[in-house]
Amino acid sequence: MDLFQLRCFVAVCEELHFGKAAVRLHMTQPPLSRQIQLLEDSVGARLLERTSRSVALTAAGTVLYKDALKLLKLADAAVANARLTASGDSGRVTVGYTAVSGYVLIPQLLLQAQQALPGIEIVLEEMVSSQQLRALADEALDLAFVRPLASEADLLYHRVVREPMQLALPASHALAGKRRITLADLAGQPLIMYSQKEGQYFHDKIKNLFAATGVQPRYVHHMGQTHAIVALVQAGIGVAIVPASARHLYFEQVEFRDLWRRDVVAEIYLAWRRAERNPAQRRLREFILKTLGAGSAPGTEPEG
Amino acid sequence: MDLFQLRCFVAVCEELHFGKAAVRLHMTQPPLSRQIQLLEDSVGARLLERTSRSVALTAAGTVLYKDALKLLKLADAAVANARLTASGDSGRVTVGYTAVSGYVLIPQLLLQAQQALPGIEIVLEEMVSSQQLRALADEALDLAFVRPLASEADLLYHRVVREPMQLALPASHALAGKRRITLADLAGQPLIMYSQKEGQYFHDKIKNLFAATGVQPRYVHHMGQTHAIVALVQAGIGVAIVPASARHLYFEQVEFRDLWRRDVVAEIYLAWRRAERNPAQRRLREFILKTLGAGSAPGTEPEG
DNA sequence: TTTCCTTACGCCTATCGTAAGCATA
DNA sequence: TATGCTTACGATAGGCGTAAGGAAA
Repeated sequence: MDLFQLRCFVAVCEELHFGKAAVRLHMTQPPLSRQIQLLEDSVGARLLERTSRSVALTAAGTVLYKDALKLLKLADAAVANARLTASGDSGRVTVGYTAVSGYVLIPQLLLQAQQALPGIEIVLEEMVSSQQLRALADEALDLAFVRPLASEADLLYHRVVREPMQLALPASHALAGKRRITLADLAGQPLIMYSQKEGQYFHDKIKNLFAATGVQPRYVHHMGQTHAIVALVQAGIGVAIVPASARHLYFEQVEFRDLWRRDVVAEIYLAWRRAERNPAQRRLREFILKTLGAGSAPGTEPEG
Repeated sequence: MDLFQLRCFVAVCEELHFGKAAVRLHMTQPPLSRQIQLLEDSVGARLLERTSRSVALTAAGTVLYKDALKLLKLADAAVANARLTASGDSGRVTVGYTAVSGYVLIPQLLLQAQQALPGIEIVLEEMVSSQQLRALADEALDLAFVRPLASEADLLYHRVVREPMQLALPASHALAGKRRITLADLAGQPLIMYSQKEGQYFHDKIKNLFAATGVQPRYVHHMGQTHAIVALVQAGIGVAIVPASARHLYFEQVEFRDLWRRDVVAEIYLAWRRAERNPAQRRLREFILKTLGAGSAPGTEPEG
């Protein structure tokens, strides 16, 4: 059995006339008759009862006609689906993001993406940067919004966010009344710190910052994620240095203050495998980079 | 696109090796490669990413593979369905029956048929014989259990039931105490009669019976169906002559008595179109005739 | 050097179209 | 006699298999 034979059969079923069906199929009657005979042979049953004056469906023909319609429809849909997938107009992309980028960046961006690329299903997975990079390598993620960290895998990066880091302190804190706060003011202060493992990027950044300036705060906790740290700040446990977007957490009893240092910035990179095969990923990535503007040049390694 | 190309594609998808897939398809690698290329051309997208060391599905290929599986499965099912239908092992048969044959004959028979021919869906339609014959001609019925009546359509018949007709009389009736009742006893008695139109067969039979014997009962009602007539008998309105199977109606206040005449019989015939095209109808008909035994020889016209 | 997918090429099969056959209204 | 499905037949195109090519490990 053959899709062409089914197309022939459907045409004859609908015309109930070999001549007209042949015209519709852009062929002559004799080969059409032959195709029907071949189909009947392969099915092993007569499908059309024909006299020289009339063509009628047998019971088997009626049953096969219904199935043939489904089959041809499915065949067309299969080709269309494959084409859409190849063009990137359809498909699924799994996107990783860190909790803090989920406050503002991800929701706005992906809302726009869903509208612009309606055929693409975007699956979100929240995890810290190091997990994301591993997941990218394992193909568990197709795109990742990560802090710049070294990775074993062969990845490409593009910076999409660059924001200052700010001091988060309890509204009741002594420094809260001070007009301008500098790093030196933090000497001896209880500072809630990112953990080495889960919050590696911020941990290293803050540690280096204090090492460079010689100021020594008092590290009182080590947490992986920004929202947990700001929650401790609100509880009055200490101050913290966090990316400015942490303001979007809306902790009422927390004040955010500038550090007046242009080099203390937090960055988010979009990362993906160099050997990417999913056209939908390319489409979504191109959309994201276009939407976020030419924030910086692409590179194989983050500046980190 | 072609089912053969899809079969080739599925084989390669599952083996991820052109050589092994070719073996599975009983062909050599080069034409298999060519089939895949043809499929890719007709889809307009690369489906398999191949190097000389590995074969991998692209995103479009993954999507098409799933659809191809469905398609091939549906294609096989379509052929199987058509074959089952052609053989009569599958299909739908619409069967007409008269109310009175529904008391005993139809339930037993069709229960057995359902078990013996599980693939055949039997749709029952209750109507009087004349309606059934018209419905047969219009192809609204495939089989009919009818009283023998002339019909315009080109039908075949086979007698399946031959039962005596009996006198139904109220238990309180004067004749109920009589040991042996003859037709002569019915002279002047109120007799509930079948109507000319709906109960034509019994109407004519009973009318002819009294005309031949010269006995003249008093016709007090004309009803189409046996159960309505026996209900009037139970109410004491009169007596009636009905087929013996009317006993199965279980009216408590009605007695059934033999007429002692072997020529007063009611017959039911199985009827079907001579030019029948539905193999399931043939299967069911053959089962019915076999099950009911060689009750009588088949004929084109009822003995009437 | 081996593996294995692709390209090249000749043979053969299969399908098309034209033409003739044949049954029915 | 006309309509319309089927059979017959020759030309052609497409697909198979064999053999050679080429890229990667």
